Amino acid sequence: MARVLLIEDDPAVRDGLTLALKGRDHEVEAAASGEEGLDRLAEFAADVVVLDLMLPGIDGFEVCRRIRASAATSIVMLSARGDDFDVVGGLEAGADDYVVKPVRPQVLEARIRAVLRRTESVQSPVETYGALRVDRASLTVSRDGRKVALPPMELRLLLHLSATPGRVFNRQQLLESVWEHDYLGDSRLVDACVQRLRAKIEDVPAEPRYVQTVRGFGYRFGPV
Amino acid sequence: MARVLLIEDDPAVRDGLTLALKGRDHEVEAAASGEEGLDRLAEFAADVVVLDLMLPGIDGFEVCRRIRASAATSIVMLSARGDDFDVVGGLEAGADDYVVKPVRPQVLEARIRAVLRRTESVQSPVETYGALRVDRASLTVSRDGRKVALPPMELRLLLHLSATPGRVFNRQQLLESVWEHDYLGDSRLVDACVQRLRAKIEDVPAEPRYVQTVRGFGYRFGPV
DNA sequence: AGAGCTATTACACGTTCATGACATCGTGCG
DNA sequence: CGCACGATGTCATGAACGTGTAATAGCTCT
Repeated sequence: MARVLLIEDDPAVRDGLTLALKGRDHEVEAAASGEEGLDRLAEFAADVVVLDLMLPGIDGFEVCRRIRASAATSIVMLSARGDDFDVVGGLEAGADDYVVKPVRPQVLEARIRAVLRRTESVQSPVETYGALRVDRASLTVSRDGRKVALPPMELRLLLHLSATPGRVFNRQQLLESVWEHDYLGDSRLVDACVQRLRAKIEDVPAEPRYVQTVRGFGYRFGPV
Repeated sequence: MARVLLIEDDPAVRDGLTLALKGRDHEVEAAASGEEGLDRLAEFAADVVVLDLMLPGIDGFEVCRRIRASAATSIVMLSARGDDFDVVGGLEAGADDYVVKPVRPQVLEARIRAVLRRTESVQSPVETYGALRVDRASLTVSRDGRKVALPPMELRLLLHLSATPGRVFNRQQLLESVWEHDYLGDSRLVDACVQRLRAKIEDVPAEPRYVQTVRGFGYRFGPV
């Protein structure tokens, strides 16, 4: 259902929630500290971060601020303390919701869903094509939840093709709109870029699912 | 009336709806799982997908997303659950309508018609000639709802002829505009290409319905 | 029946694309 | 400043596929 990054230092709570969330069909990654959590986030395209406040090293508020600074990921805070000060502080640091421990997994999951429901309707420029996700705001691409680093040209090519799935572009059109080349002339440049892109986003580059060849015409994103 | 792909794992519901829709003059294909549905869609050019949410394997939401990623096909979701979350989630996943089970076939059909009516006005450069459908954006051709793979020259020929149905082109004109040959000279090249094209798109190639011979002049697409 | 067209099929050549190696360019870092 | 690295463009190779040609059969109209 959703990709959850759980940052929690207490192994018992961490493992318990991980299991419970996985049991409800979420994809879960766990981290034991703020540093580790931020590292994970660099390659795990989480939909939501569940963030304990009491952490060794940099604390939850700081982690929250750093995530907010760099990503649009939703954040659900988790804390043993439920007084107003913490709640307000947490929400002001940029959290989307605040849950007081101990928490029943069902409740946490409902909160996660609610948060996602709320944010999904707002932040739109994220397109999901099967296992491939293209975020046009942060310019990140992930495949099966793993962020894929794409060099500039490959990214531009993907953005351009995926903007109108199904439509076929010939090499000339791509050279003009993606490369902004104006010279006409035969070039295998587009081919090479397509190959490199496929190597990164396709499961079986020889049988591409996303970037398909239309022999004699060009390339197309999407349908068979 | 319309081509419907029904993805539903419950055999009773599946067969019931299939029969009912066929009885109302729709062409129906049924699939018992999300995977099967997506497979079918690769070769069955459905106008609308009726999609159960509770499926074995990949669930309805995911199927919906994948279809949306690759095709412009309309989607009507079908679910036993009608709470807000499901409805909102379904519509956000890209469904065009959401129907709660149990549903009377008449109602489902009315929904299908409404969805098609809505999307038909939007949809793009897709031309339908009888059982033949030509999509000029994705460069795909389907016949009786089956996608037909056409080699470049045959596709170009078909695109050119079908662009102005009824108009007769002689071989010289076709050589120039489709083949971009500038040399004049007698050639049976066009004939050969026409034959190959007919073999793929005509029901009875000997009595062509789409690509017609005009003896002494050339060829013409479509009606007499 | 015969001339003039068109259909049909087979095959070899040519084109197109995938793939990987290589050259070049630019950038950041020591 | 020079080095290292990643990104980008170019090229050579090989395989797959499509296409043009030609030869033959079939049809249609006079």
